[in-house]
Amino acid sequence: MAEPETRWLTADEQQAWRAFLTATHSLFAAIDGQLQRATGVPHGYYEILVRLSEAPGLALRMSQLAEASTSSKSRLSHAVARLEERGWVERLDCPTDRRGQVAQLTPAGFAALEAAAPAHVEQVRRIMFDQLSPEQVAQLRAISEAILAGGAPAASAGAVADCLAESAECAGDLAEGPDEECPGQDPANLAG
Amino acid sequence: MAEPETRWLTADEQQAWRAFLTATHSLFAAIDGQLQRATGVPHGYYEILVRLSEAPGLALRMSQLAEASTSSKSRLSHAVARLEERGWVERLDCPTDRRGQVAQLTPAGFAALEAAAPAHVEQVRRIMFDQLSPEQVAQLRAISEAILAGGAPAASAGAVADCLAESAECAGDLAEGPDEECPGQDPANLAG
DNA sequence: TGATATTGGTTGAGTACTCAACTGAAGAAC
DNA sequence: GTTCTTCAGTTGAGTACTCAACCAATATCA
Repeated sequence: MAEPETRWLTADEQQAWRAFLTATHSLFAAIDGQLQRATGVPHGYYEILVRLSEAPGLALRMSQLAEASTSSKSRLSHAVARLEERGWVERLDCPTDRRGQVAQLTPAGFAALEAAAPAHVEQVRRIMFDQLSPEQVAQLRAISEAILAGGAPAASAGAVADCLAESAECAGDLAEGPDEECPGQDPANLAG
Repeated sequence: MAEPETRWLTADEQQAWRAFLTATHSLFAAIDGQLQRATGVPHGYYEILVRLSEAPGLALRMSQLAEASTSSKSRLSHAVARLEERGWVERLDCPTDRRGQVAQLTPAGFAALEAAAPAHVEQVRRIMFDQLSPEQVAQLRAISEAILAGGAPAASAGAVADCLAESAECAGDLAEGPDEECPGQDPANLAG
C-alpha cells in the first residue's frame, strides 16, 4: 500500500512549465487589458460576441454558447446578463423548448464587435504571432490539441461544431440580424 | 492618413489561436481546481508559497515576491493578507528600509506546501507533460520564451534572478525557517 | 397517469482580481 | 535643512468567476 512515488518534474520540465506560466499570464494580461480599455468588457465577453457573430442568425442556445465559449453555464448566464445591460445581446425564449433561452447578438453588439476587432486582432498578432515562426505556430497548435485531447475537461472541436449545427434548428426562426456585412462571412478573422 | 490595413489572422493562425485559448483555459481550470480542492487556495497563492520556499531564509521583500510570482503589488498585498490569515505567511518589517515589508513562509505554510506539492505536481504532469513528447516540451518552452521576449510586459527571467539575489541582503537577518528537509533544496520540483 | 430523474438556466453568496487613490518613507534638488 | 519626487506597500470600490442551491420544464418509466 506504499504511496506511488511522486513523479517530480525534471529541471527541463520545470523550466518549461514556468516559462509557460509566465508567458501565458503576461499574454492574457495584455490581451485582456487592451480589450478592457477599448471596449470595457473582458476577453471572455468578447469571445461570446464572436461566437454569436459566427452562429446562424447571430443566435445560440445558452448551453451551446457556453460550450462554444468554454464557459460554465453560470458564468455565461452572468456574462450574458451584463452584455444584455449594455444592449449588445438579447435573450429570447426558445420556441422549441420552453426551458431554453436563446442569446442573440443585437445590431449594437454587432457594431461594437466590428469596431473592436481590428485593434484586438492587431494585439493578438503583436503579442503572439509576430513573435513566432510559422513552424512554431504549427507546433503550438499541435501542443494545444494534445493537451486538450488528454482529458482536460473541455469542449472538443467536434462538440463545438455539433452545437453550432444543432442550434441552427432552434435559432433559425428568430434571426433577423444584420446579415449582410457580417464578419461571420469570413469566420476565421476575429481571433476569439 | 489611411488606416493601416488590419492584418487579420489567417485560417491557420485562427485555428492555432483558438486551440491555444481552449487548451490553456481547460488546463488552468484543471490545475486550479485540483489545488483549490486540496488546499483551499488558488494556484496563484500556491505560486507565492513556492517562491518563498525557494528564497533564502524563506523570505522575500513584497515587491520582489510580486515580480517573482508575476503579480501586481496590489494583488500580492491582498494575497499575502489572506495567506497571513491562514497562518501560512508572516509579514515582517524590513530592517534596512522602513517602508518595506518582508513576507516569510511560516512552518505551517511550509508544511502545507509540502503536503500539497505531490498531488499538484502529479496533476501538472497528467494534464500537460504526459500529453507531450520531449520535443514538444522544448518547443513549448521556446515558444513561451519568444512570447515573453516580445515585449509582453512581465518579469524577465533575469529580473527574477536579480530580485532573489537582492532580497537575500534584506531577508538574511530575519530567517529562521525550517531549513532542513526544505524542498527548496531541489528547487526544480514544486512546479510553481 | 403520476412519480422520479434529468436538463436548461438563473440566482446569491463568497472570493479573487483590477484600478485608482492613498500613506509614509527615502532620495534628489536646491 | 526644505521642498519635490519617487518608491513600497495598503486600501476600498467595483467587477468577474466559482460553487451550490434552486426553479421550471422535459424525459423516463412504472
